[in-house]
Amino acid sequence: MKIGEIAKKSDLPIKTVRYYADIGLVTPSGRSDAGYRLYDLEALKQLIFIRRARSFDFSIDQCRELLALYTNHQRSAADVKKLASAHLEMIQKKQLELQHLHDELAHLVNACHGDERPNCPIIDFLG
Amino acid sequence: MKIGEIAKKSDLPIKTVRYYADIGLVTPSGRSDAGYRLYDLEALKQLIFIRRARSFDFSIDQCRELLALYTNHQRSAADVKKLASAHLEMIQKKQLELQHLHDELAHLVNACHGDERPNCPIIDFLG
DNA sequence: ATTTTACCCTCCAGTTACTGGAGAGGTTAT
DNA sequence: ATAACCTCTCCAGTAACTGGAGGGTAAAAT
Repeated sequence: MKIGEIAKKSDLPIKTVRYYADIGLVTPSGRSDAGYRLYDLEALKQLIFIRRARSFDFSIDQCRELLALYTNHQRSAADVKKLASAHLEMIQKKQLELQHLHDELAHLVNACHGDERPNCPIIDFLG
Repeated sequence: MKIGEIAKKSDLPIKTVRYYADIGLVTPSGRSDAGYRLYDLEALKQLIFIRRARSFDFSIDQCRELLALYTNHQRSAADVKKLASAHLEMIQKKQLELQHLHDELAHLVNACHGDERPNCPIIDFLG
């Protein structure tokens, strides 16, 4: 499989697949005579795995760890759960921050009359 | 005021103040004989304003706009409210995405027994 | 007066995870 | 043969800083 085909099948941009090869995340199994990257089905599985993990906001480094657990059949569910739980905590923390931010800003926006007068509680609060 | 003093007073790292000067966000009023950046009280107000706006997740470009509205006494509350509302919408959108992410991941983490067996629903789902 | 300490400068590189483009070469179809 | 399409490498840019090297300046302590 050349890069265009695996990109389509994994639903990732070609540039991204090339990038993953560059950083050693998913390495092509070889090169053609012309120097084209060649991929096998294992690589395809890994790329799809990574796309899914990324869609869960796992960082590339976390994906690397997850991928190692994914391909290592000796890994225990505990290892995976630990990684995912830590990630979940980070997401929850972000959620709280965002909630706080939202409430404060919503309060200010509500307080602003929003007409042509220059007087504005949002600016007043920030300044 | 030299950069160290205004950094302390605005509660921003020196590096950041220098960076804001570089990108023309808050320019020093002048330079000393030795080439030190010199700031006045107006700059201090602006830096504090920006720090607060940044803490609300406004981007640097949005800060630039807000700052223009802040220093322009002709601006109307409508202009400010418009900017803040758009930002609020983005925050809400992010919140929804994060909520979705959280729910899915939490579901997976709950489903994972997390013991020494290699069988793991998280990996199963991703792979 | 000198030394130490603290401060300031510029420039370069790195962070995250790609993305866009230039310029060149390979492959396929008509 | 030529056009259309694919692939390659390398460079630069994104956002908003942060860290460090190497070197000059100012203020305080001795």
